[in-house]
Amino acid sequence: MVASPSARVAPADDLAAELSLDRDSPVPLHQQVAVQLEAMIVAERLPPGSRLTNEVELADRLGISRPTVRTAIGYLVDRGLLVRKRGVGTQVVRAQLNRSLELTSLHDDLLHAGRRPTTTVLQLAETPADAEVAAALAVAPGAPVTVLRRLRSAEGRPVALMTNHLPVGLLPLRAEDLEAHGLYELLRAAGVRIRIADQSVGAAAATAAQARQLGERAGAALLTMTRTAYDDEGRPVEHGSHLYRSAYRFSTTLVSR
Amino acid sequence: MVASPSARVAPADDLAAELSLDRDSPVPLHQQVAVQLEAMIVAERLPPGSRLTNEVELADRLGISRPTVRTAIGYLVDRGLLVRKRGVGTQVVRAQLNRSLELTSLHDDLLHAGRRPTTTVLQLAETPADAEVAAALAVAPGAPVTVLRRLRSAEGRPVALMTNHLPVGLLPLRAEDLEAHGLYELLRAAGVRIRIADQSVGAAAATAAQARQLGERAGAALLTMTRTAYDDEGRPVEHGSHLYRSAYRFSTTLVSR
DNA sequence: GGTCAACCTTTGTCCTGACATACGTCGCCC
DNA sequence: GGGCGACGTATGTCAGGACAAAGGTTGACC
Repeated sequence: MVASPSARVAPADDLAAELSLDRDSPVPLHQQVAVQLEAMIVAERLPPGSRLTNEVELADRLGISRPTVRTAIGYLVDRGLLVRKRGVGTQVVRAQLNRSLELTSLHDDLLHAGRRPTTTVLQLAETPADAEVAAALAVAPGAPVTVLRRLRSAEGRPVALMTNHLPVGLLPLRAEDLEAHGLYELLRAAGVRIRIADQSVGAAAATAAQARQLGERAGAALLTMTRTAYDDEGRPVEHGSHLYRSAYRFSTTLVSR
Repeated sequence: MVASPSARVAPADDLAAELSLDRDSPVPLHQQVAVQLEAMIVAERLPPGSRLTNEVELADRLGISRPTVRTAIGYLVDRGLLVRKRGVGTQVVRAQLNRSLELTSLHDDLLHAGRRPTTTVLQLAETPADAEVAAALAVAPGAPVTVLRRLRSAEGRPVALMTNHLPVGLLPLRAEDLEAHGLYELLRAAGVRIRIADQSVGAAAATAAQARQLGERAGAALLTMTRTAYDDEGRPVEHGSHLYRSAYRFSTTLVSR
């Protein structure tokens, strides 16, 4: 292969030519444009600071209407990848950011980071809901809920101690599935679409029991996270209370509107 | 079979009648609709689970076009307040969530919670940037940056120890302003529009010095947060490294798409 | 009496077209 | 030579219409 001399700018002389659309696809045109643009941005095919072809011409060249182009671009603007300026144009944001997911799962995070997560199921049972769980899952106090306690490790070292509560009967949970897959993965596979989550992060000192399970010393600083996740319609799906060793950090990219 | 839990709540008899629009206002029509709908939702004038008037009729009754109604509703759907279902309608999400801001400032958080934040400026100077700060602010290592260290308290009790680095000359900072206002507030007032931030949260044990300033014991669990904020165009504006006492928690509402 | 197809409702997608408004630049005028 | 207004450019807002697809309901048929 020839060394890449053309790699430097002259970015997208012809942006439209690099986008391909399939009108017969079930995926909407604006989404096709958005995902391709996003790919070009993360690959720096569209480098930070570069300007996109203007909306009118882009629409023209792609054979689609301006509103369609606008919704595609608007989606990326909302996610902080692009900036629009009236009278100027649309540019790729300068910073290279985390681009971390809005709603993350520890299992996926570890996988994505190239580490190999393993899970030990410590408990999988039904118990009466205490006040906190009952409030979170919108059931009566004392009503039965599924409780799940897991120890998550990576490369054989403990990372997190996770306690989750779920409505009974939401999905059949088996320990063997939980040891091979993340909870959110199983939920998705069962057709549960998680859409919103309330999350709270804090710090706490490890109790003796917690320290033993996580391989820390009693009193060590731990990261605590509680999360209640809701589906499409706002029904509570899962309430979790997790403890992470302090080596682990939560990273997110926030966008304000 | 007994009535399902999805019992219909009586919807606003006439949603359109409760919305008022001002065509002469500089604020866009879709935004006028969105903020009024949002207000009705948080006030439970539109209770969780209730259905909105369908888009076509709503547009008709308001004397605006359907796309305008759709962008207003779409905004609220993106924020997790509403759910759309084809063939069914648009409903208010069932859960009452935190609705916390995407990008929060500790000062504003405390104010909003009805507490009275006070700030002591410990340091305000220029220093050469170390490697971490230089990378975050996109300046050369050793280049001068503004460094700012503050102790934030509420009701006289220390809450956080905050170290921030900013590009020199971004805005004139005076200790007296910093003791009366939050940093983000001052940035906004200086015309800096913060739009994106990369944030990472973890836990750590307090050093002796940190413990002394925060009124904790050495080794106490602290919440650590580092954040780099960017403006409109992705230029780094601020890099902060904060320590919070474990009584403080970060709460957010996450929405996935 | 139960099943399933037809139909209605409502959102999803996309189009064309128009005017408003902010930003940058260029050239005129002082 | 410098300030400033006119103009071009690109996004922002909005209208109105058309058809597609999905969910729910209803009614016919077996």
